[in-house]
Order: sequence, then C-alpha cells, then structure tokens
Amino acid sequence: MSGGARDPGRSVTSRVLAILGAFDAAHPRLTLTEIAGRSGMALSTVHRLVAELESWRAVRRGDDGRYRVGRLIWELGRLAPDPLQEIARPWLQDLFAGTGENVHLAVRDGIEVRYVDSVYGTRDVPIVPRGGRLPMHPTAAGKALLAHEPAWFVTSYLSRPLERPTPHTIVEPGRLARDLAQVRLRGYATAHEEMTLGSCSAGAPVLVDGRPVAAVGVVLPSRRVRELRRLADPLLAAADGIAAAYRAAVAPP
Amino acid sequence: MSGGARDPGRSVTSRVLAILGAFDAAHPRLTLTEIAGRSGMALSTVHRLVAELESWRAVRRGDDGRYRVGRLIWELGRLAPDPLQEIARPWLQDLFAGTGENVHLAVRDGIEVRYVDSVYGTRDVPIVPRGGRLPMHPTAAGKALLAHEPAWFVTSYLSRPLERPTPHTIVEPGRLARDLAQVRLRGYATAHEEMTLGSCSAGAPVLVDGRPVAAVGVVLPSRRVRELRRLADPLLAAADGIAAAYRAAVAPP
DNA sequence: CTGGGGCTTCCACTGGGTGGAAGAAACGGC
DNA sequence: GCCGTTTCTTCCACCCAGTGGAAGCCCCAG
Repeated sequence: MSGGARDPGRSVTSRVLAILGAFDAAHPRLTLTEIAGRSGMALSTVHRLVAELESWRAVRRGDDGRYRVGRLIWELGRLAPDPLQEIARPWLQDLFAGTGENVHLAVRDGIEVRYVDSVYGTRDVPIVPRGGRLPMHPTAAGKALLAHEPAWFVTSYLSRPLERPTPHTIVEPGRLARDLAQVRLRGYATAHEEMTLGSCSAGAPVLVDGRPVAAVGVVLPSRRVRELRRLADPLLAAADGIAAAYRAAVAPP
Repeated sequence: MSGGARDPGRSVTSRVLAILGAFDAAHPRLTLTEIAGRSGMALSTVHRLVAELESWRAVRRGDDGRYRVGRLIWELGRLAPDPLQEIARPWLQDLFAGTGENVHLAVRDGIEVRYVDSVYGTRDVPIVPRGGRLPMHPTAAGKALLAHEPAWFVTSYLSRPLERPTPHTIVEPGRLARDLAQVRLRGYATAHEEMTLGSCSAGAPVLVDGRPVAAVGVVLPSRRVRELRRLADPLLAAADGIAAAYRAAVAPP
C-alpha cells in the first residue's frame, strides 16, 4: 500500500487478520472504534476494511450496530480439525516422559469412550489402538468422563444392563454411582481389572467450562496397583494443563 | 496494490478472502497450485499471501504439504452464532404464510426439546415461549427429533419413567418405540393432546447428514386434528428446505 | 539421466492503500 | 428541546507495498 501509512511494513493481510483477531471469547461483539483500538489501526482504515469483510460475510453487523464474526468464518471454522489432539500431545509426551508409563487421551463417543491418542513405551500392558472404543464404566478414562456428564446422561447410562468384561467390572448402578461421586471428589478415576484382567488404570477428566472435553489415562500391570496413587498428581496436572490450553485456544487473550 | 496486476480493481482483502474461500467441505485440503487455480490468482501471489496467512495460523500446512484451515479461523468460527435460526426463519415465515398456522423451530437440549423460534398469528392455541423447554416424548417436534437420534440415545430415553402431562401422553416404551418407527417411516411426527389438552401438533425433523439438527412444528386446536394431514406436505417441504440451506452453509459450493 | 509438476525466489513496474481531517448521525445529560 | 460527546462516514493528496512473469529449485517417476 501506501499513503501516509504511519506504520509502513505492515501488510494488508496482517491488517485484515488483526481485525479478525480483535474478536475473541471475551469480545465477540465489537464496535468499529473498538476494533480500531484493539488492532491499533486508524479508524478510517478499519472502516474500509471492515466494510469489505462484511461484503464477504467474514464479519456481520448486528442490529445493535456492533460487528460479530460472520458466516464465512463460521463455515471455514468447521473445516479446521479440532485441535484437541494437537493441544494435548505435548502434555501426553511430558506425562509419559515423567512417569515412564503408557498414557492415552480419550473422548466420549455416544455411550462409549474412544481412545484418540496415546504415547507408550515397551511396558507390557495391553494398548487400546488409536480410534479403539470401549464401554465407559469399566475404564478409568470412561469413568472420568462419565462422572462429569450431565445428570440425565449418567442416570440413563446407569439405568440399563451394563456389560461385564471381567468379574471385577462394577455393574451395580448404586455402586457405580458411588464410584462416580468419588471420582468427582478425588478428581480422577481408577479401574482395577475392570476391563482387562492383569491391568489397572487411572484417568482424569479434561474439564473446560465444566464440560468433560476429554480424559487422560495411565495404564499399569495389576501387580503395580499401588503405584497408581503416585501417578495421580502428574495425571491431574496433565489434565488441567490440557484444559487450560484448550480453553485458551477457544478463548484467546 | 500495483505491479503488473492483471486484474486491477481487486483489493488485497478480496484476495485474502478468496484464498480462504478456496477451502470448502469438498476441498478441505489444498495445494498451493490448487488454491491459485480456485481463487484465480497468480501462483506467486498466492504463495506470498498464504505464507503470511500461515504465520498468523489462519491456514496451516499439513504433513502432506497441503494446506488446511488453521486454528485462528477455528477459534474465530466458534465466536460466530450458529446460523441455524437465521437460515430457518424464511422457511418458518413461508410456512406460516402458506398455512396460517402457528409454526415453530425446536432443537434438542439434553433430553428435552427447546423451542428456539416461532412465527404465529392470532390462532388460539398455546404458544411455547422462545427458549421454552419441554420433554421430548409428548411433543411432535420432540418425537421428530427423538426418532432420528442414535439407537443408544433412544433406548436410554425410553428406559426411564416418562413424564405424563396429560392422560393422552404415550409413556409405554413399546408403544412409543412403535410411534417413533412410524415417524421415521412417514417423515413426520404428530401429537394429539399429549402435552396440552386442547391442542395437537405435527413436527418434521431437519436432517443434515442423517443428524436431526432441528425440527419444525405446527400447532392446531384439537378440534381441527383432521387438518394435520393437510399440513404434512408443507411441513416436510419446510424441514427439507432448511436442511438443504443448512447443509449448504456448512458445505459451500 | 531426463522430464515434469509443484514450490520458491527475484524484481521492475505501478495503481490500490493509507490515515488525518472534516462532516454527518446517533446518543445522552440536563 | 438544546447542546456537547461519541461514533460513524466520506474525502483525498501522497506514495510504497503488492503484483505476476520468469527463472531456479527440489523431488519423484519413468
């Protein structure tokens, strides 16, 4: 460009993105003046660029005269992969590095847990393959998620016959409900040979705005059950770290 | 700009948006050359702009060398209100204009239906206020939605004691399941004084990729039950119209 | 070794971009 | 209803950032 550009060296592209970047979770509706202030540009420049963005429906002017993010961006946003996994990976790596145990990341899929990522060494415990799905109540990650689902979901989950992959699986609604209450209290769930004989695990929920977005888990051979306690702190730290990072991604500074 | 611009009159802003607009549901991953082709710009221009977009994380280069929509856009997309209501309104208006009956739009919220919009005249049937919530099984819109939820959801919904606001409410799991099968077959649901004595209704699901995104409904006073049949066609047309428009919004041309 | 497709870099040329300022419109206090 | 304040819109002289053709690079398949 040119003109009396007070700030030469700044590209038009960066200006356009600065305008879009002025919107965040804390400021989803902005006036022209606010956009100018937040993006550090002259009001008239913002005025012109915003008008063009509006004609492309990248932003939209509401009835209140304020601008919001528009439909074009909404549509494009759906094309981007959910960054959950990407955000979580470093924490999984750290957790694995710090403990040496097999760790994984899981999300709820209907009434099952889906294991979406894992970091593991050579420990001899069974690994659920990526994308693998299991019922929720016999797994630590599943219980961590279930414990934080809305009451109606938990109630309806408990009010049906539950699978029992091992004799240790908890299938009595009352006992399972008490277990879940315990999970909410402690902050993490455990499972002792409830899914597979020979291994136990712990799982902590990744809570974003109270919603269980995912769960982080560790698996150990049963003979080392006692060590689960030791793993609780790093596990919770990882889960909270992921939650904070995810929250930050959804609501940038 | 300037230079040998083959296409003077085109602003930088429009170029940036044309690049982003090159991505759609059918083309979520694009090479540089493809972006250039789809946006009608010189490769070198695209190269430079895309590099800058990447530095802002508006796009992102995958391991395969192709570009995808980036995190910035993903984050911004979450700030835009879901255009469902906006998309549906014209169809609701048309439906109301064509039938003269009170019509509404509803979505599922947990295990209830939430009425998010309505268009109504002076007909003397009770109106559910915007944002109002009701159980799913006694309402036509609720049954339209429920009928297309995944099996696990329906099963668990049916396997608990169901509220019975009127003596006509269907609460027997078997009968309700048969009713839902019927809904899937006919394409729309009906409710005869199942929620409120004195009024009946019909509801059709808005199906996008098989998912019940919303439901459109009409309410009549009970004495005019017979007219529900007559309303089925326009109702289904509206639901399909909304589905097509919503689908188009999620996956632009 | 050669051809080709996709990506990257370079650079002479130029017209689209800039922001201060003035004017219009909407708002709010009295 | 009047007037000061805030926000938005329009205008325009100035000029540098943007453009795209072309040449070079890299990798892979034949």
